Amino acid sequence: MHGAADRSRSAGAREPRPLGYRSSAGGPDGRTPSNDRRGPEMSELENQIQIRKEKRDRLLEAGVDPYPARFEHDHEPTAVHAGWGDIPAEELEESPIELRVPGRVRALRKHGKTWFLDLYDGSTKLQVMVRRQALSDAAREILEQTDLGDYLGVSGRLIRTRTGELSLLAADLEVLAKALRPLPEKWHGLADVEARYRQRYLDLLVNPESRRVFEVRAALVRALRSFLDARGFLEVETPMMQPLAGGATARPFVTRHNALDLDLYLRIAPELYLKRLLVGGFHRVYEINRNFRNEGISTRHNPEFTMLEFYQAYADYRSLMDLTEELFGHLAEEVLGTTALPWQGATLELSGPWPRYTVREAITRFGEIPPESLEEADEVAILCRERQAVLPAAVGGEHPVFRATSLEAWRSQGDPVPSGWYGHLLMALFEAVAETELQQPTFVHEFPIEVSPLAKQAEDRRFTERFELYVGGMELANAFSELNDPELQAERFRAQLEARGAGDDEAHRFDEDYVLALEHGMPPAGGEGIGVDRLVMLFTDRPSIRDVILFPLLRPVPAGGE
RNA sequence: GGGUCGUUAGCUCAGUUGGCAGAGCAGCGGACUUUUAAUCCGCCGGUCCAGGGUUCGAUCCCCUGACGACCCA
Repeated sequence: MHGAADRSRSAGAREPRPLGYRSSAGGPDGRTPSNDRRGPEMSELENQIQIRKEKRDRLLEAGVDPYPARFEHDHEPTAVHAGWGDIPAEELEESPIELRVPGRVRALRKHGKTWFLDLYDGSTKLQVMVRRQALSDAAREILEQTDLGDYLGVSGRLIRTRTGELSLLAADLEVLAKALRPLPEKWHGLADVEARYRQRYLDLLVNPESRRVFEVRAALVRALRSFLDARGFLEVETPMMQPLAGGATARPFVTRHNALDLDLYLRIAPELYLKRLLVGGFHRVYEINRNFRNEGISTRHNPEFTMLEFYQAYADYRSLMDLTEELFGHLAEEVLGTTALPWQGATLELSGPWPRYTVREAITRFGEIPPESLEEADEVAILCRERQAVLPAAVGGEHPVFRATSLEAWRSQGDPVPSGWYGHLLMALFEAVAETELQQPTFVHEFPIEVSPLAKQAEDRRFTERFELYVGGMELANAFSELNDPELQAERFRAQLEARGAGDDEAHRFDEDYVLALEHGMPPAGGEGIGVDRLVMLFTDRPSIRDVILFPLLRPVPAGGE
């Protein structure tokens, strides 16, 4: 941003730089920011930047390095409060405590000969009181050139002010970093949503709630790890660039390896690699990392997102439901200290056990559709049309069944709907009538085989031993008893290939190398994926995934902008 | 992909039935020796998102576009 081509990186803090070192007082000099539109008048922003550069130059002229490498310090503001927050004034008088404290100046109150600075370390402020007359000439010069946003190092002794606030009475000041641009106003914070995403550092600086989101995020990830580690799971890392993007229903991003002259895909899921590790004898493994899916962006979808996947040998999907209830209890306790979770004006109760409905039961219950209507593809197709379900890629939306006026009319004249559509239609109907109703934690299980090519079949062979967890109307977890019969797996892959040939470009690829691994024997196992971003949304009561991803994908600003 | 809304000073926001664009904070100058959204006095600051159209005149009305938010597909 600063484009400082002429910038020398010399100089210890002690040796004054030569005068004229990037003096900027003389008008256009090639170092002004790219949004400088030239012209004789400066914008307000340019004017403020200019003034700050002049202050920096005055520091340079006084032999002060505005960007020194080091500041020997004792504590940052948070630690100062932690250490001496309760100490009474008299004690500070009797046995003075001398400290050197660094921080960013966020407020400056000039009160005649006494100035007050608020020095921040990111979360906490330490007030600095400066009696200007008590400073050396050099320190006073630094004080004079200080702007909001600058980093300063202050040495002095702790006192309590008249109002009782623990403060550092400054004996000396050092510049640690000069800020050339003003920060957003502290009182209102940064409200512009776009600016908050594009310049997240400003959002974090001035909006404490935003900072908290990412602290909770870190705490959640930590709690996920501690839960799994305590149960003997091994954390691993598997490829994010894959020759074949498998393990999920999604379009991948393509990238290229030059030396190998090879197209690679950014992974859409780690699943098939983690299960190779089960074959390899790591019987409890997990990975927390990014997946990439080349699809639309919404309040619940970012093209790259973080997923936890874990696999446990000798477990099945039922044991994973129990484990998931335990996991959420652990998360709630570690991160929130309660299982009552505020979510968009309601309260979600995270303690289990949670209701367990089959997909068809959920449709029946929330869509008020009789169970006997969910047995055949034709009837489900008609219901999908009635309930305005979003049809997946696997289903041809042009099929005449979606123009039929009634089931009876359709049956009397129509060709049957392809039987392979049944599962896809059932899921579309589920999403239309049930998904948003599932606010309190709910397991939905028995997923159709057509949409579950990696899961073991259930007793009813049309379905699989698979569940998803819904909380707050969002799909949060997806798990199943892993299909470990290599020949059945090959069959399923072939069915996916057929679907792909029929136009479903999200269908799974045939992964021969994975089947090869299965042929060597994979233990029966349960596997589960948990969307970490959505988990964070839930735990921070944020309705948009962009609020819980530090740098969500946005269109680049057109040339010429900030 | 469609719809609705938004884009005005560094930040937060007003505003103009179409007639030279406003406030608070920030900035600059001044006063003030315990303030904390300090206060008080004065001052500077604008491509009103961009382009086109209508008009004597457009930040405002119309069209197109950019970016974003939300909803829907």
